Amino acid sequence: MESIDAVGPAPELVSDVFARACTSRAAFEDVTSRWSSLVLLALAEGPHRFGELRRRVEGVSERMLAQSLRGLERDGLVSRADAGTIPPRVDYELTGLGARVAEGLRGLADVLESAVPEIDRARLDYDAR
Amino acid sequence: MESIDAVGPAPELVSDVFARACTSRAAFEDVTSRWSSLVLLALAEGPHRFGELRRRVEGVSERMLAQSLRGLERDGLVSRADAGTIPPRVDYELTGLGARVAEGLRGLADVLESAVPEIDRARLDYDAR
DNA sequence: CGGTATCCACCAAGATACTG
DNA sequence: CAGTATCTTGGTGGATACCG
Repeated sequence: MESIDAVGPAPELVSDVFARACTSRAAFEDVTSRWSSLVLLALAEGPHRFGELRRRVEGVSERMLAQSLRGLERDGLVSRADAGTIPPRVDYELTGLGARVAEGLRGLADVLESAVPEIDRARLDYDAR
Repeated sequence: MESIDAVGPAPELVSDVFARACTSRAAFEDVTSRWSSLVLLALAEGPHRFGELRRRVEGVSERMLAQSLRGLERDGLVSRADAGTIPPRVDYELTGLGARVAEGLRGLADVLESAVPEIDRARLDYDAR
């Protein structure tokens, strides 16, 4: 008889963003959460210090930035380097995984940025109904 | 003298997701909002009826699904086709722009789904500190 | 079936103040 | 500079009930 689930490389199909209990769903929600996505986008341009990120991501509060950074660090997307000096200096940068995620986010942002006129028109049409 | 801003295609650089007031930032937040992203992902697999979407996107309530669909329709990412029959039948599908956005989202989901072991390990490490 | 209306709980998130 | 602590509030979103 033929062997069932015999050889072949790793399944890969065990993860599913649609599944509530899957880690990928949680990570997906982290990554797409309001401030984390913009933080990843900012870090895609290179390492940033806390204050630099705060200025780059318009509108984020210190609290939310710190919280977002903790979450991204926990998921292994961002690494934190504390110089241990006074005054303090902490640099944040993307990990390899973080860079791959940020790349996807960048693609998304590019599509949206170039579609602004189209979106504005669609909204006008919709709101006029 | 050389002409400044003479020829070349459209600037394209006027839009910026980092800018609070930019349409692209708003659209980016819509697209990455909790349920809308999963709805787009589901619709990337083909047109769905309301109930099908509700089952496909685990955990979404009727209220949130309806609300997400309105938002996506308003941004011109999803089109709604009401058959006008009784019992009602309404089909949702991606527009051209919606398809491009969903493609980006799919890439993101793929990265995350394949990185589940890596993320799980990172979380374990982080929580153990 | 495909929604809308209403009520309510929680927490995301802003403001402010303070510290190593 | 890089955060944490505390307080407060508005909005997100769940549950339920109802309608065409």
